[in-house]
Amino acid sequence: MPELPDVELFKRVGERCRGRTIERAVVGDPGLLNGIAAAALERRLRGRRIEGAQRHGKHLFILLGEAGALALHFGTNGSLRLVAEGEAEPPYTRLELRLSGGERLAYLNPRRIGGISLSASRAAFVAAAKLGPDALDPAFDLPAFAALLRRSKRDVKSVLMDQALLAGIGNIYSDEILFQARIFPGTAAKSLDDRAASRLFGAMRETLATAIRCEIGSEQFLTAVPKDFLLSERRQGGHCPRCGAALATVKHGARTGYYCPRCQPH
DNA sequence: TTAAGTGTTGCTCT
DNA sequence: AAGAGCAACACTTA
Repeated sequence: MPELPDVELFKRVGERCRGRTIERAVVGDPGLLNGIAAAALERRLRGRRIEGAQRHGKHLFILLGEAGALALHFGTNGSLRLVAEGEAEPPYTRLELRLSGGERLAYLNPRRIGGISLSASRAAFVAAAKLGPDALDPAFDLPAFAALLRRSKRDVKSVLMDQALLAGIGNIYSDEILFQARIFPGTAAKSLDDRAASRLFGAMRETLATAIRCEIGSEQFLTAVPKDFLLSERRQGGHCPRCGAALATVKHGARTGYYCPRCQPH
């Protein structure tokens, strides 16, 4: 579930910690650490001042000055929470940063898919992980997007979800973007003409920005989902919010994509 | 009660 | 080499 808009909200949580010092770091699950041992990470984090937060695709970076950047990935259902002094530790806390002032920054990850690492910088991490440009990067423009589509032999949904081509979009938002652009998910990417590519690019930008603006990111706030979004109907038995037709599904390996067979024809 | 579904990355297989 | 498919995980729903 944490795709670009969700991680953008986690970034704001991280930003609220700007200026705070990590008095102590506690690794709750060493199995989520990549390339560093628990004791070493705790030692490297301790005493550091949080200087801000950055995002690239689905990855979040907590900036720690000379210590580099703490890189967090949320897998399928991870999250980041600021926990008040005296409040109980949330379930599934896998890393906890105890901050000056008494609050704690808690990285939660029930399913333990995702990871924690320490990198020199966001740029260094992005290069090492071979991530494509962030889907909302202003420098990633329509010509660059259209070139990706033309180059690919795959279907358009796979292209949208490929983090090496563009970073930030997963199963849920690829469905949403294709629905908004009225494009069938199984369409060959290279078969989209300039008009369709432009429509898709606009829908991508618009959908992600709207999701961030509405603070979609938790089921608790589903009321905030715009009425024309596929999201709240995105389930077995769901109906198109635009025309009322029964939604259809398309299998992508083990994952299910939803689309409206009437609004998104082959 | 058991089995399938959920979503992401990284691995294997072709 | 590019692309497809599955394992890993914990929990919910059929």
